[in-house]
Amino acid sequence: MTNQHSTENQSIEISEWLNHSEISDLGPIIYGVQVWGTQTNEAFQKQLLTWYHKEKRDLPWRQDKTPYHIWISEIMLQQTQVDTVIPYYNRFLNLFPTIADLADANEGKLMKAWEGLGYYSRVRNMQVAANQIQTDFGGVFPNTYEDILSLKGIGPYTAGAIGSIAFDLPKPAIDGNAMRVFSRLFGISADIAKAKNRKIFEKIGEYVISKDYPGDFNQAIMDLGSSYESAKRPNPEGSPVKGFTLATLAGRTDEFPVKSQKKKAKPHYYDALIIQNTDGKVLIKKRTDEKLLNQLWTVPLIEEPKEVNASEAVKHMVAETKENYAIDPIVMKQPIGQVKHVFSHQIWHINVYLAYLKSTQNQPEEYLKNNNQAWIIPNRPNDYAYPTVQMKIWQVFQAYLNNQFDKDK
DNA sequence: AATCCGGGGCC
DNA sequence: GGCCCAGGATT
Repeated sequence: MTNQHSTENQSIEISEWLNHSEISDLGPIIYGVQVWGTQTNEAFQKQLLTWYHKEKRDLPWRQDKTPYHIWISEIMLQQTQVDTVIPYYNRFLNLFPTIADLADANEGKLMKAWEGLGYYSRVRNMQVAANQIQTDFGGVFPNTYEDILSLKGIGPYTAGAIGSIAFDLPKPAIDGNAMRVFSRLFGISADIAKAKNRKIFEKIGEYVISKDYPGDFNQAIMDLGSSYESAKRPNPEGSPVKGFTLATLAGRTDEFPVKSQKKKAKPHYYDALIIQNTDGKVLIKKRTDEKLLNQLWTVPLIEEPKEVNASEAVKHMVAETKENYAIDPIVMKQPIGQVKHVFSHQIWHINVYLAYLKSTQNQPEEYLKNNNQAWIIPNRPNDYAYPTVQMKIWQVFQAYLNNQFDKDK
């Protein structure tokens, strides 16, 4: 097989190769290395980088190569789309301009900066890592792959991304994007949902990456994966490296990558209780020692083992508020609305109830502080970080208030 | 090796 | 309703 792939003859040969391709654990990486020999490899890099330098996306974290900036962007971009990240990235950098600022940041302020972005352990791990940098690396972001990998919250993908972009280390950055692209480039049929198969793509990445411009190479793969080689609507025929994309040359783009499906989310049932005191303030509580939405604030949420009727729910909520909130509210007999919230592994079905205190029952300041509780003025911005599911509960409450107002007119 | 951890966009 | 997204930590 030659280095050229653009004729129809070759497509047949490539198709044949796809059926017999195998991956070696230790390299030289790909069985069909004669297809992607050194010569072809350099031609591929040149074609990819030329396209990237002409067409690359203009993104805030591409304005400079400050390791701290690259780091923030890479953590935010984990499982999160570019358009979602951009406003968070700019705000975060203004709030915490340096690694030292992040290390010393107040935790509540940190969570507020991440509010709504999801996977909240990311930002807590970043603060741990910021302190690692202060104590273990003299306040300077480490510049070797192993040291970068040693930081909390940084795995093989992120270490490769930061190392290549900020320090020109020739390490691949293998995420779902890169696996899809490499799968199509080489016709790799290994299931990209299986953890063990990631190392196959790391080997390929180490082999094909430009040693002169590793950061640009990795980012070019990312841009390619978000455009011509996207998961949803790829346009492989227009790809700047179509001539190197074996799956496409064989007319089999849609067979790659292979990805097994994940199991579906389980339903959970909750009562949400909006309790107003005589000042019109509402009780919220910080989730502590929780795995899900830890350190975030919500109104009292009471989980039911299964779907229950309103009278059972009210009974349960009254017992709960006595036990864990030291108050005795009057709960309305019917919910004012419903919220459905989907996580990757759980689906929450929530009935939202309203309640009032008979008289001033506000707990002492000392009690509120010790139990991570607070009374807030509803629908007014504050410093408490809410998860999105709480924002949905606030919306139900606001809709109820608007409805009442209309009735009174 | 599988499961847990968020949220939004798209079909 | 399911899939996808610049994944890592935990078990």
